Amino acid sequence: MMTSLATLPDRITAQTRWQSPLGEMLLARTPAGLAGVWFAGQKDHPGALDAPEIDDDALLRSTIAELAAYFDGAPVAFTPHLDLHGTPFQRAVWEALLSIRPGTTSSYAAVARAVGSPNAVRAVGAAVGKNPVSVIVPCHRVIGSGGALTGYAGGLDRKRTLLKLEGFRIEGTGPSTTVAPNHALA
Amino acid sequence: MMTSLATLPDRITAQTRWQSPLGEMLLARTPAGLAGVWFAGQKDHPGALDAPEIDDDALLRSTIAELAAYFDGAPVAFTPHLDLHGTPFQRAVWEALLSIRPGTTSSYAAVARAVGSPNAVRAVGAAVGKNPVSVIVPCHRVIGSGGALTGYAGGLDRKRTLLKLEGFRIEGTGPSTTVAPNHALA
DNA sequence: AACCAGATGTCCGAAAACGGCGAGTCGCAT
DNA sequence: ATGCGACTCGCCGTTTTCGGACATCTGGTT
Repeated sequence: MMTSLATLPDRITAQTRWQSPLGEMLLARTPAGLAGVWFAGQKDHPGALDAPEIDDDALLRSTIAELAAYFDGAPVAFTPHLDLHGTPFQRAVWEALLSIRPGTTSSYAAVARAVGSPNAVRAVGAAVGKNPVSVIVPCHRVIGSGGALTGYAGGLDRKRTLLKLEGFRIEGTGPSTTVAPNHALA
Repeated sequence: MMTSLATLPDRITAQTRWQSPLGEMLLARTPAGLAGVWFAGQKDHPGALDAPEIDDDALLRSTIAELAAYFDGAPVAFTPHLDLHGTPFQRAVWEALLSIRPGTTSSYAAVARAVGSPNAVRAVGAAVGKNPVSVIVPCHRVIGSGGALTGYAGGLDRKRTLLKLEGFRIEGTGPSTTVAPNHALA
């Protein structure tokens, strides 16, 4: 039996770990660019990656630097080139996510409209859930149309924290409600 | 017209019957060694054997003793010398079966590889099905690659029972699935 | 010499199950 | 009347499962 991680490219050339304020993160790259960023224990975490652990890779180090600044609350625009592997639909969704600016949120329905499949709402949910590059591809900025958090591969707690970090005020503790400044992606 | 049972040697010198927990068994020998062990009513059962019924043959008696111990759940290594008659291919298959240890299973594909004909999967199935020495040549330890029981000359029920006896837990009732500890014959 | 059957295994396509949703309905409490 | 909440059902890409069609090899039969 094979569980195929389609969101993983064939050849990872370097990986490294970094202790973020939200727990250990694993970063991986290919020759083409940044391919993965995962929180420890998150859903679809690749686990033991068959690749050398390299701590001085330029791309990975700059990524970590930017992540560190982001977690410090600085207004960061992530610069690493991304190498995203997935189905055409997934890639379309992930690229749509990239246009949700910090401090704003979007909804699964809005993303669905953005990728040209207004009714593929749940499919968008599934695709968002398989985002291989946490934080940088801001899947945490997608919330339910009603304002509910609704889910996060790394756990709702982390999603809440990330959104707070971007200036949102969260109310409630479960899949609760967020008071958003403005919703991007009309 | 004669149907020749190639798996039977020309001269049986002694035969005897024994009541096993799984029904009556027929044992037969030649001057060279143990030549046949069949369950009552199994496929290819020789029926009325043209040989004297001898109840005090040393080889047959020791075989029965070992069988009895085996059915009692004891860890038995069968000692009788075997006199197997068949085509070269069949003999190769039967000898391969002998290296499948109790408590383990193998697949038809694995046996095919073991005898050097990786693609002769169905041929192996046919050969296994003509094993003249039930239980001792452990043809019951060969199951489908997918874990299905797939067949037994003595009936699937007996195969299930034998495997349970060796510590397997069987699930389902038809050609069902067996949860194997470890698969021999990589 | 040709043919067929068999205690398989692999591949491919179809079908069904599964989600990080959303809109609409219906009941209930204000 | 209004409003919130629980519930149902449709939506759609992905994944998993299931079933049928072949490939493949030997032994027995014609």
